[in-house]
Amino acid sequence: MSRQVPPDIAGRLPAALHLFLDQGLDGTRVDAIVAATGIPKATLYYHFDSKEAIFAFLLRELLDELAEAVDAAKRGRGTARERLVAVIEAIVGAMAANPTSCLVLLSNLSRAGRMPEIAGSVQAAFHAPVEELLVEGSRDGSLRATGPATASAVFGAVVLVSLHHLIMTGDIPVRATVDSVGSLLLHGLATGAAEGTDG
Amino acid sequence: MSRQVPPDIAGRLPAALHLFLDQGLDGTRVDAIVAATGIPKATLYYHFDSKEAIFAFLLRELLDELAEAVDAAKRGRGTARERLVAVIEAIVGAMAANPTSCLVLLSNLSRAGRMPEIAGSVQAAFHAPVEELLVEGSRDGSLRATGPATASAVFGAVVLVSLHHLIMTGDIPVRATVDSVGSLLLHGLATGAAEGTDG
DNA sequence: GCTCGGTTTAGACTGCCGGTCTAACCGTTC
DNA sequence: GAACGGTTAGACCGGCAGTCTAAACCGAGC
Repeated sequence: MSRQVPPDIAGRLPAALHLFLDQGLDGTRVDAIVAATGIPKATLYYHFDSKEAIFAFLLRELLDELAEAVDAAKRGRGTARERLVAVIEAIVGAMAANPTSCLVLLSNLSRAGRMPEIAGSVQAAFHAPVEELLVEGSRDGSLRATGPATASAVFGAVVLVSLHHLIMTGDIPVRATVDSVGSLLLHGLATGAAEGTDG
Repeated sequence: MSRQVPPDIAGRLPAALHLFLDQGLDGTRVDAIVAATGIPKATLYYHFDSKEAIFAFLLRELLDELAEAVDAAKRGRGTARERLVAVIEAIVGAMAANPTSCLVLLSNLSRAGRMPEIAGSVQAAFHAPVEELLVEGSRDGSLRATGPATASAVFGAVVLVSLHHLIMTGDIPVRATVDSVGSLLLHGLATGAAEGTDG
């Protein structure tokens, strides 16, 4: 299919996001999407192959926007360390700006991960840039050298903190979140006190 | 229903885990569970209300085991900081010991989150202990004082790193993983170099 | 104002699959 | 041997994703 989705359809689709959020992709009936968006079923299936394609379309928009913001932050000036903080800010900022889509994405990551197109975008938008910055940082001396798995840790910390705020209060205090997760990731939790088991 | 599941049934059910892993809960057909476990459909529905209940049963076993390991680590001796590392080790160790169940849990977190029983267990097994240790740590001076969202960051970092290893190589090098994520969380990524924007 | 392409739509229909129901069957206990 | 809890096959039901048909609709070009 991959026909181009006309603007008025694309504009109405986001009304279905909260359905996906509440019921998940499989739990959301197509009739409910019809009711929520006002787009008749036959029209929906004229433009999309499946319910899943509708879902993917909505996430694509988010991921494209996000990838761009992250990429811009990554290509900015400053040390790798400074740009890493900028990337974190871009991620948190994007989540704050699109809370519903982000919640849908994250709370359906499993399902999304099984859609190659989406999985690839997530990888490209989140992991790859962070991983590259970590490598750069160990070259320019602004960050400790670490293995590739560390990018996952950074990703996990940033995303879960944002998710925590979204779930608890419904919105993300961007400044405070970036400061606290940034300082956690850069300086850690330890005080000057007794050294323990740490490699 | 909540009848008690007889041992031979319980023993055969894990054979369905890889189905849930590959196809997700909704994507797994009951007939496939029947084929994988050798338990006839009627018997399955004699013991369980639904496919979802089977799924929940499998995760329960994992979560109970995990909650116990984490709790033991948390109640050990030493500073809060040392016990935090022990808790991280318990989590990583449990994931390494039950890779399939863990993958199923994490890659269906969305779905699991909509099952109150499971969501509660995850909260109790992971978040609560970490959160408490962070508070203790700021009291005994072994950890910096941080907000409640920090527990989510720790959780995210630990779980995503483990997940990374599981997906990449199929198993988790426990020692190395605990060391690297432990040192990330305790000491951070920063080198002594140029101080940037960090609260 | 007619035709022609793409778009929109209603509504009936198909097929898959989760879950139910029935009724038989089996082993144990009293 | 009657009663009971568990086990099983197989027919069945209902809900829902996705298809099909065929009729409008609508703008562009002549």
